[in-house]
Amino acid sequence: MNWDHLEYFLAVARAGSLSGAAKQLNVNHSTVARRLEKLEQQLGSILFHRLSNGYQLTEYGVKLQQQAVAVEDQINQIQRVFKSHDTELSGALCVTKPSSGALNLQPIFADFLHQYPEIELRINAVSEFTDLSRLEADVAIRFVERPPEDLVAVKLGFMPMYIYASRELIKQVNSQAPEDYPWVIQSGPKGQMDSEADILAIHPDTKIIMRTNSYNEVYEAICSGVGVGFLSPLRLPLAHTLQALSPEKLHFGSNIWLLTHPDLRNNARVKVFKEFMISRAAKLLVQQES
Amino acid sequence: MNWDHLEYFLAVARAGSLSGAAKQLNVNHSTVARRLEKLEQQLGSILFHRLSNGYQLTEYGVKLQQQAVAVEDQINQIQRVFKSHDTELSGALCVTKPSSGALNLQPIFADFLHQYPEIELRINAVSEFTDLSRLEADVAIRFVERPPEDLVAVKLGFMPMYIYASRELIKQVNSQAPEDYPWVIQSGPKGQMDSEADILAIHPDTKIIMRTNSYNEVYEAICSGVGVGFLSPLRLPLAHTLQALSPEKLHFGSNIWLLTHPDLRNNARVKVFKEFMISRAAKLLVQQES
DNA sequence: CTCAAGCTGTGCGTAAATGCTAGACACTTG
DNA sequence: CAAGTGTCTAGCATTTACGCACAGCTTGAG
Repeated sequence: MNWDHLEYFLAVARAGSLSGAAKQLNVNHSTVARRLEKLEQQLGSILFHRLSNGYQLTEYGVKLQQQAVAVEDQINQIQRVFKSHDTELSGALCVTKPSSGALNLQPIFADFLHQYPEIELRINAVSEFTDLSRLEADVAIRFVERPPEDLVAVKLGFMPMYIYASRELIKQVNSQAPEDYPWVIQSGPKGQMDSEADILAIHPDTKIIMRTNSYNEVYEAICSGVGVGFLSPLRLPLAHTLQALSPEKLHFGSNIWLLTHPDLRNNARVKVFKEFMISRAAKLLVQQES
Repeated sequence: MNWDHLEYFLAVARAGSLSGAAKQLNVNHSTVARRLEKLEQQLGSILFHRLSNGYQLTEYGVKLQQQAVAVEDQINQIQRVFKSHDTELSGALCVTKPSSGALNLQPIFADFLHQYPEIELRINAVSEFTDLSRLEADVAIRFVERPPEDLVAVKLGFMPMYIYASRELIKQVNSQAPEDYPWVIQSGPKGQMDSEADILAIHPDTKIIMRTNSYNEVYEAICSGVGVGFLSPLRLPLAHTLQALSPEKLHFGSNIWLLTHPDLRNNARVKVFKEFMISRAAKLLVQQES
């Protein structure tokens, strides 16, 4: 039995299709099909129903998935353990951060790269939370209230979100009360950065006229006078045509956490990156309890 | 990271050499060397010291072995689980039994094959205990006092061992007392079937003039008048030139156990083989408490 | 209904992994 | 000291697996 086949099986089980799995594995879909065929032959069981809308796990497939996940966990652990022994201050360092443009960390990254010229940063800006235990990233920067307990967490700071509107819109509406304006909201897939609930809790009859997954869209919409919405002054510079409403209301915003997997604590690149971020975050970010 | 590489790594760690591992894996030793190289490269650590007398685990190698064994256990479990779903009464069934020829099961095997003509028996007669959890065999028949607790055990019977000598030798020595004779002993590698301690406990000054790993050698030595030794009447027929001494002393001998892994309990071939062996053992073997 | 997009299955040329053989080296044995 | 055994390394032939391109099929939008 080929141990690799389990990895391919898991990818198909998760993706629900051959081509989806192939994309994840960076191979051709025909390779996935061939390996899956062999695995079924070796185990003597059909693992997937070949439906018109994709591959669906059979009864046996579900059983195998449970066990294959256990194997995968073990292998991920192996990789983490060996990665933690890595003392090289050169090579790749994978960082994941929210795709929301509310926080601009590039100035810090630039200085970091200057100080460690042999390290190659790979910034993965995604809206989903990447799985650190699966080594999808070495370091994660996330906007959450409380960090998950199984990860090593350092609070970099607090990202305040102010309510902005264009000066032109303010003149037009002639009010400083946010509830008098139409809203532009960034709503993430997992409720991440989802300020909608917060807003409605305070002003139940707030009129939300636009939802988007992109911070940039929010920014541009507000600049264009579509409505009001949350923007972060940490993403400099904000256009001068914008003006903040009720800037004293700082209970909107997120803690900024830097997360690493415990097993990677001793990895040299992770270590220096973490220390660098902490030292620089103190200067750049507003330190404030949420 | 290639999951297969772990299997190769484990084989080298266990065998202590490339060629030994290659033999276990049924591949060329150069393949093992190449895959090991890649694994070390991927993990960024040297896993073995290349010594003149073979491959020895480094500090990192030891760590990896512990984790790789966990992976292997998981994969073995997967294979067992799927094998247990096998309802086919055709194909291979691997049975391991002691290489000692003291117990002749071929008559039972012959009838079994006659009743299930589609099943192909693979009899592995070895002196070592094969590992059922690693699927080295589906069924094991062993001579032990008590079966291991993690396996499903059925006692097939008791194999009595009598002390025999050639009639010629008895005439020559002119005694019915075994301690008056030189002894021929079968001594296994793990103390298995090792009657030496038993004999010396009763007659400390017993003169052992020959040790051999093979029951056949014992048999032939006794036939040739070399000395006395234990023979089993279950291995028919014994030559007429032999005669038993003190046949009443039945405290020598072993229980005969049929062992299967719990996960394979539902495998159809294992099931019918087990039932067949139980029914036939009752007729063939002497049922007696040890 | 038509068309486009996406997914799966298949055949073929290429690339990678494997097996084989020979040679170098260390250690054991006579 | 020489012969013998077992081991690893290197180069080459072969087999195997892979990626690619195309065709058939389904789904969903216009």
